[in-house]
Amino acid sequence: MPLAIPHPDDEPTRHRILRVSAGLFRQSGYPAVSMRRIADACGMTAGSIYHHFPSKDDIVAAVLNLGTDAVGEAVSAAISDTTNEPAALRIRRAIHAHLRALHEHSDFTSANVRIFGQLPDPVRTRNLESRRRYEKLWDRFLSDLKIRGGIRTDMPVEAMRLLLIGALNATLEWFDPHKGAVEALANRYSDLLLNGFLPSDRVST
Amino acid sequence: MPLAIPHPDDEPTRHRILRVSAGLFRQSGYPAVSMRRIADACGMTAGSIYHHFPSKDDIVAAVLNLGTDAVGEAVSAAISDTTNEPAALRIRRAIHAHLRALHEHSDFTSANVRIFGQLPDPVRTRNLESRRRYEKLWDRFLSDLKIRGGIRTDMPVEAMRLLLIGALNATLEWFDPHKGAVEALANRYSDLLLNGFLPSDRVST
Amino acid sequence: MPLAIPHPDDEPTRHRILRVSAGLFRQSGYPAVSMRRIADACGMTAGSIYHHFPSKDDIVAAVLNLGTDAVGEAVSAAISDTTNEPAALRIRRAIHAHLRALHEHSDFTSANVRIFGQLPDPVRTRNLESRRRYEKLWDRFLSDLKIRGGIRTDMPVEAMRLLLIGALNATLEWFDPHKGAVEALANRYSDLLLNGFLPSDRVST
Amino acid sequence: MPLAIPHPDDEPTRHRILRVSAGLFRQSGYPAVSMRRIADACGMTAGSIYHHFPSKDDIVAAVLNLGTDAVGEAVSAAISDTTNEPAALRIRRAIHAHLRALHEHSDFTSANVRIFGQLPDPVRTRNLESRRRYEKLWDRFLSDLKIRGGIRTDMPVEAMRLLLIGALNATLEWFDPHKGAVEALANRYSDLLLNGFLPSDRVST
DNA sequence: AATGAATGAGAGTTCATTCAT
DNA sequence: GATGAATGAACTCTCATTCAT
Repeated sequence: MPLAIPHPDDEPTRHRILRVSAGLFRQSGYPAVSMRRIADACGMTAGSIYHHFPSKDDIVAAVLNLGTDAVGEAVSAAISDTTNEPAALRIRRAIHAHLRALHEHSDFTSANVRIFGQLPDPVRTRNLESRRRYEKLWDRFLSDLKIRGGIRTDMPVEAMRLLLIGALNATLEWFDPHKGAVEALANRYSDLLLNGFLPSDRVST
Repeated sequence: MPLAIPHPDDEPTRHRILRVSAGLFRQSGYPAVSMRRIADACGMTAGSIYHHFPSKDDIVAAVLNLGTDAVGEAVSAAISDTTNEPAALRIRRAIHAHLRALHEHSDFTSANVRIFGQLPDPVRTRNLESRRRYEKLWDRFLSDLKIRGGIRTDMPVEAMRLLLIGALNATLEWFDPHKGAVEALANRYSDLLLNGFLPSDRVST
Repeated sequence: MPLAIPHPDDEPTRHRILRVSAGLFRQSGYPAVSMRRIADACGMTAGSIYHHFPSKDDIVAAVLNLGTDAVGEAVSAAISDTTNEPAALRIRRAIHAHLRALHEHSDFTSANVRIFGQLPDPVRTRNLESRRRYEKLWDRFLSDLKIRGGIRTDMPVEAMRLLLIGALNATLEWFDPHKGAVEALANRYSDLLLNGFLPSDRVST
Repeated sequence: MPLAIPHPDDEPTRHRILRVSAGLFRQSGYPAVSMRRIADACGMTAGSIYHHFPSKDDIVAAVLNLGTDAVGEAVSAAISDTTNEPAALRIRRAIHAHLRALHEHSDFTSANVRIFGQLPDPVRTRNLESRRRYEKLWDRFLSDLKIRGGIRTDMPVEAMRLLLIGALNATLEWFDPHKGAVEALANRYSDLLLNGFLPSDRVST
């Protein structure tokens, strides 16, 4: 179940601030987005925002957590009740879900990836728990596939997870969902990550 | 041949500023590094820097380009005169070179990856040419391998390059060269990228 | 008879605001106490206070006047019906009453002394009448003692009053009623003010 | 020797900022004086001040310490080399020095007394050492007089010092050196403090 | 009576940049 | 080449106050 972001009509101010902030953060990065810019984009004044959030960092923290949780829920939903499917298909489902959440779902997920590296430590810390939760989701998933013989067993799941998520998130820097289709992207990435760069009849030593 | 960074003794001020800036950018990100911080770290005053660079953006641009060029030269050197080696080995060489440049070689490379997403558009633009050059290096390399049958032919080289560089650069967010060895990291990533996540006796449909 | 501050149970909101404000003013000073802090301490919102007072300055003015009047009434009560007592004893009574009002009686008195110097002129002005009244109380008292020969006649009562009240009020900056007894303080100060610093057998020229 | 405050002509900016700030603090109190107000009064912009002082609190702290030290030095100079004089005369000298420093010498001393009660704790703390030094100056002075039999022995010196300094400082709230003469004020206060309020032929019990 | 959202001014502070010396 | 003083705009955040509900 995706995050319940209300309709703009009767959307509470608090949610509007978060939604608008996420968009701005995604577009311009954390330090380039001032409280005034957020306020302007919300149709209010900078001071008014402080009736809804005690500080800019609290806005950022909320955006981050909503983003991480959204991806986590998307991927979790995509692979639940699929235990009988082949490993390759299940991984494809997870990759598709992650990329969809990143590029289609909302600004929250993409803002998360974009600005995390720009944040001061205290704000980062507030997102770590949610991040760890998502990492564990993948680690458990990959471990399960390993046990069933669905993926290679000579590689720690952490390494696979780090490469995979790193590669997927990096698409944010160039992929434009308006021009290309997320599905096509996800198919290609799945294929490359599952089967590797080498031709199918060879195995590298 | 790596970039010729002079020894600190007779190093021209201009180079010192760039070297110090790269280190700071890598560590703290673009907006957190003020001209005064750079000046302090260089043992001079903020005003003096303007005798060497017309603006902060010019420093950033120079750092970016030096970084991109450094990786380019490292990878280029690693795969030149290897045309007779097997494809897998050549890709391994390229991946190792890229990761070494990122984690060991100099602050320029890593600063580049770290801060690129935080920059205002005009500065980004000034690094695009250099980036394109590096991308073309990979695309030519991969195309060559493709023609020789060294890598799969059912995938555009751009997709492979984007996934590969994206995955490699993402290691900057977690990999600590003090604790682990870059070589081990490069070996694992090479193996995973070349052969994929699936067991070696299967091929995903 | 002290000011009739009602019991918290059926205390009108107006009085609660004043009482709470006085406590905060005493503790933190005038500018450090915001309307929101007052409101929080009263269990209401900042906006609600404006149903009882038109502005922050009106609250301050009310607190000031209640404070000045409280000391005035305390001292007045202490010296009424004592016309037959010795001058020294009567002054002691007045000093005791003033110090008690300052340190024990209520926050109004001490808040008054504490914040008066921090206030913008218009607010100060609104307390002047009440201050003048208290000054006249002392001046009449001292004049009366003078006529009766109870205190020295070579000194204007204004000078004596200014020194005395100044010295007493200054105790607010260091005296802690929890650690010492107000009575002991009052005794010492009375003794010093009445007899001076010189040994009792000498008179300074 | 009084504090060396340079002439306005070639006065260093740092000193000008302190002098101007002291005047404003004295007049309006600590919170009512903003950095912009100081800057305006100095003929510069708010940002420029930060080239001379790292924060507003540092300005305040400097003003406070200059003020306390100025009084201390004035009093210290007034009573040095007077050990052979009568106690009453020596106390008169000290009182005169204190009041002169307060009302004539400079804005620093008066600002000190005026704003100390309005300051946040950290700033207060930075002035405590200097204050303690001044208190000890008086305590040693009074103790010495006590030993020589110059002042009464039935009262702790701390009590006498607190009453005395409190009374003297309180004159800042009403005394206007333009209209009255500091000397006359000092004479009256000395007389009252030395001999007390009671007629010279009586001693209160 | 009371609330909660909103405002606009202003707080202290930082920053890239300029320029006379 | 280098400095130190200065600038002006922007930053996050606080505050007294207003007002529809």
